[in-house]
Amino acid sequence: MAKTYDPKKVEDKWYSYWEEKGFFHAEVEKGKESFCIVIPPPNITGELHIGHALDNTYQDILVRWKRMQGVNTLWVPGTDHAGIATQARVEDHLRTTEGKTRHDLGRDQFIERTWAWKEKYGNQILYQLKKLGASLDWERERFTMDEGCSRAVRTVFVRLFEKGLIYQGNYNVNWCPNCSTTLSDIEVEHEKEKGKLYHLKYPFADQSGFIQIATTRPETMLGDTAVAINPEDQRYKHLLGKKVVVPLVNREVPIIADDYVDKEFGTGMVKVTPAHDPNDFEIGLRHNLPQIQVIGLDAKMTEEAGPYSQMDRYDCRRKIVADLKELGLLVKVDAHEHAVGQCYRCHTVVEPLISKQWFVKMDTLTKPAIAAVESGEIKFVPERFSKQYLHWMENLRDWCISRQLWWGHRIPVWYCRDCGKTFASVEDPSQCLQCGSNRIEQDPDVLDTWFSSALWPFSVLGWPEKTPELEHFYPTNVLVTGFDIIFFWVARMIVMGYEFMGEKPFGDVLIHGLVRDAQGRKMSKSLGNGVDPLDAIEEYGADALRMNLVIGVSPGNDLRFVPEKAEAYRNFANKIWNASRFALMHLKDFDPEEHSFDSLELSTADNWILSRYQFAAAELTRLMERYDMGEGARVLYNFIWSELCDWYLELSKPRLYGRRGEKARQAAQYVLWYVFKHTMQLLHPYMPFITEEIWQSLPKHGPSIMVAPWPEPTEFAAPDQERAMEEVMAAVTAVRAVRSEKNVAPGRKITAIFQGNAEDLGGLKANEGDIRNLAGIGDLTFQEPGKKPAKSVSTVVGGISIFLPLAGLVDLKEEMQRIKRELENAQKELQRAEQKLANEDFITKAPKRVVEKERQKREAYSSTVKQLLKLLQEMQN
RNA sequence: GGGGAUUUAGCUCAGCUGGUUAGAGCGCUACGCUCACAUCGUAGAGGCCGUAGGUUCGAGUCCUAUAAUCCCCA
Repeated sequence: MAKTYDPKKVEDKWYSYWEEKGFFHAEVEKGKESFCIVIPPPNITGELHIGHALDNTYQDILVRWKRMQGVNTLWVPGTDHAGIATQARVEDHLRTTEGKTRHDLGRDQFIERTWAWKEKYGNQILYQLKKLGASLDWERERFTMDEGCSRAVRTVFVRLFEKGLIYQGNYNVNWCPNCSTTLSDIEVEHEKEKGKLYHLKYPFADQSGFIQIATTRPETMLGDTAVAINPEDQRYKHLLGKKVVVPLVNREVPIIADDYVDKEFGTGMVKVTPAHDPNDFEIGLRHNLPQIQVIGLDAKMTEEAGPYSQMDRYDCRRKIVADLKELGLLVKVDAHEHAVGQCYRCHTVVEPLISKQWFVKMDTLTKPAIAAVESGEIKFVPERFSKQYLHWMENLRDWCISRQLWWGHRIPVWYCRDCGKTFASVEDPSQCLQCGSNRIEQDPDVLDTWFSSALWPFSVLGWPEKTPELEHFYPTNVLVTGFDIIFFWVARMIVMGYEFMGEKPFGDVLIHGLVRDAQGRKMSKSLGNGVDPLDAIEEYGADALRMNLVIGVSPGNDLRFVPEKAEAYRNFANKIWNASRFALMHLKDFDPEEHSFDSLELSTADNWILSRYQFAAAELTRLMERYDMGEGARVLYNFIWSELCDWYLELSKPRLYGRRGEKARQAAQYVLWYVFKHTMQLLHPYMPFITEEIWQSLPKHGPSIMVAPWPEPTEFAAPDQERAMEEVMAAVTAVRAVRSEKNVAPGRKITAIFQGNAEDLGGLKANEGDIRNLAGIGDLTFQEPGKKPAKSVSTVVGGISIFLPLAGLVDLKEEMQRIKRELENAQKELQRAEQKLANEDFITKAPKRVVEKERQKREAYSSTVKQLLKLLQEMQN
């Protein structure tokens, strides 16, 4: 075995082994408890980034843990067709390689090309997850546009359509001029921008003067159809009903009153452009105002804009401002910060436009989805995210689902050119449902990508068919995702789950944060600060990367990717590797079948490590159950490094080397084997590769650690032996500290005298050999309390005084100072305990356990203080 | 404008239902290649737990206010 752990030698080997053996695959096992996770499907355009690694590590930990518990566990892989992003990518590709646009190819051919592109690149991202160790059931891989998912989409559409919950209407929607499609409200990001507030003069129609209005978008004035004031505004009330003339287009428009107008904003008078502002649109509906579209789909001014027609919207703004200035109608321009809507894909400023689109009516659909989270039927972890969810759900507007794209699920609606009927159908119809005419046309638009992902938890399990998978694995158990798609995805899955399955899609939603770079910045392509998980795996190993991503991270919080931390867990893997080299070396001739705990004589150290192991197992299981994988990892790390390696392996050496007889050796072997094997099993969900490699080498193993049983914590406890061991460790540490301070060469055996009463010395005497071995003591004497041996260095642990005769190294003054320091510390602690115990309220109100602990502390420190004082006195004489 | 998060050792972070002598990794100091491991070991230095109040026998942990940084929504 190599001295250093090399992940590359084992990772691919075990992954293929697992896959070949079919350990990732789950069949429905009726009557058995099930556990199911559906993967958040990565976009086919995406590249695997560190965020995917984080998300999938969490899922893999949960899935591996449940599988080991013997639960019927399924983790479903898949990808998302990502409408806008994929179409843009393929169009780009087309332009750069062939100099063509999608229109040159035509719809059918373009879609064909996109499928080809998807086949070539689309699944790579999923397969990259294999490198991470993700135990996905590859036999069940899905795609949001595969046959089954497409059928689910159509079925959902048709049912909602027939229920009247999907409708078509002319409304003010968000239009991205760059992507050439509408967007739903959440696909628009509001970025604060330093803009300008223009104060303009509009003359009265009767030429009796001017009013002043304030606007951030003067170019839209060409489409103004009213000026509005607040009905409560005393300053302007008398103007109601009067008419003003919109400059440049010379249109007469009325002055109206509407509650929407904020008296405090600008001049308290606003222009109303129903065609280009969502709020103005609403005002327009209330007052029956005409809608005049002056900006087109290409973000250029339309014919309606008269002389400004064909100008870009921003050029037009500048021109209009200049023209108004010339006319003396520009009063002033103030600096003004306001939120500007941008497309979440390309960050182009979105243009509000009136357009005929398809919508999902949300108000009735959201009711069960809101109730589910309010009642705790669905739980967010951490809980705080449920507040965000509820707030959003309760203020939801109807969902615009049509997109002017070619790549996606085409809206299953047909229009009859003869009778004018509009109808939806799951199957492609050949004739009109109403009049039988074959002159029918399908709606050209496709659905919002998120429409199909909303169905993911049941569409991947076979819906609308009533499959055994659906019956058995739905509702799924937990959804693991980042906080950034709670609204886009999580909320909509909950809505659709209740509507179509009559049940929640998942019980828990585990939310994690973002992986940032070492400086805490968001990783981005433009900054070039992204960490490629495949590089990280190459450099540190998959197990180390996984640990790095989850350990010491509290749920829901962001974390930074710091190379030093990755190194730390590579080192951890190496530590485990070397501990196993040690273990295997001593287990060569060992067969666990020949022994049992009952037949062996266990030492204090054995009992101690077994007890510590049980504690770690119990802690870990408890933490996993609350999705606290970060703390769980820490528990394992500390147990393995600080207890198992630092102490137990050292303590077991003399016995394993046979220095304490064959019986002692066998006991040590058995405990080493038992603890090591089970610890590997506990660690397996976190570090699947190295644990499998080691586990396979240990005596008496099954086909794979993946399917080994999860070690259930037992009631094993040995509190007395644990305490005895702690005393041994404290004594060893105390002696080592003195040695270190006095620069005693590590190899040099020293003489030591332990003084104390029989009770205090008992546990130490019983483990004399271990103390001598670990503290480098040759000659060790136990004595009744007595005089300080001459020319010795001393220290006190609990009720024991330890003397190390170190001729030539003893400086009396220095010694006294050290003892004084120890004394001060002990006195401080003693005082603290005494104060607490002197407090009546503490005795009566604090739990017994706490009071008892405080009493023990007082005893220990008071005896330490006594010893130290005695020492000091002797030194002074 | 509304909501939320963060603030703990030089750096990056844990600390679960209030009871620890406040922890880890990295970095730092000293010593050590002792037969699992120098990707290591042993010992050590380093923290008025953002600030001010409050609740409590007891607060890093709960409440109120406040500052700074960040996120979401409008």
